Amino acid sequence: MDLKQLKDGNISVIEVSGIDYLDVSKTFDCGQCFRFDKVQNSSHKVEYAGVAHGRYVAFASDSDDTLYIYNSDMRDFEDVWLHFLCLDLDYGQINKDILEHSGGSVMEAAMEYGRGIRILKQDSYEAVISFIISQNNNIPRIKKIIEALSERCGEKIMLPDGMDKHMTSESSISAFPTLAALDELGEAGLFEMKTGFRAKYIYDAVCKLGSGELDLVKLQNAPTTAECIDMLCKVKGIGLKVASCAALFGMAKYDAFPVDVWMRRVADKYFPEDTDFNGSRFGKYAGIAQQYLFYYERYQ
DNA sequence: AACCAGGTTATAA
DNA sequence: TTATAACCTGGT
Repeated sequence: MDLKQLKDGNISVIEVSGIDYLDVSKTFDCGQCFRFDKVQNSSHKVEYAGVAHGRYVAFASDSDDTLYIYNSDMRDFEDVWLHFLCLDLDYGQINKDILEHSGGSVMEAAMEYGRGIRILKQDSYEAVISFIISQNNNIPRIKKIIEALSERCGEKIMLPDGMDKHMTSESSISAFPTLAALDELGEAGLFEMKTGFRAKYIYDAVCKLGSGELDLVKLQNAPTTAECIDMLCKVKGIGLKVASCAALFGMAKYDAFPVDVWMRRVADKYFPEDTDFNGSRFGKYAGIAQQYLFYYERYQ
């Protein structure tokens, strides 16, 4: 991995070369995150822009193994984006491990099709709230709700001059609301934001996080993913699927194995004999395996 | 006009 | 213990 700091007009850009297994389009379009949109860039690069960890950022990749991070300096890269994209993870090794557990199955084709997908490490708190919102809902509406919530009570993010060309249609950019902000908004306020029957679920999560009954540090440090998921399921409105998503996408629990309607179809189609289908057959990176299968079934 | 969307809960058998 | 309806909302 080789780093360079560049300038694009007034915008600071980090160029990362020598990364294997990173496809920005697949990574940001595979449904794991809700605050990034495809942006029309003046150059030929495909670019995804959005907010994560309180920062507005845009990612682009060439057809080769080079990644561009707009509105980032070296320090931001080391502190945030390196970990967000999990660039310190060896996906070659991970893929090998997955194949060893599932060679000869549909996994081989799914891995080839989804090559370059990376599981992001999103903010754990944001992931908990976001995946509660995701239940029995579709992606455009999930994004809309989270966007509206952020507009309503998230902290405004200042953009450097010239960053507007990396923006989507939104006129202003806000961070995901803090726990205090959602607490203040309350269940009624959450309902006003079109969260529907999920309002009371979100508010229960907010209360339990505020009281310490649900503890993000404990979740992150749980000895096993099963224990992490059990703790998450104490919240009303968090079941196995939502808990697994929060664990996988927000806490780097790579053996968490969310089974939604699409994965249910994968199970019925390719693994009908596996009545549990809890991911154990795919090894310690079952969550990443899940994302390959999901992407293969959903977006092929 | 029903039905569905990256589920979960409450209620009933 | 396992099955089925109801749930907010917005789009087809």
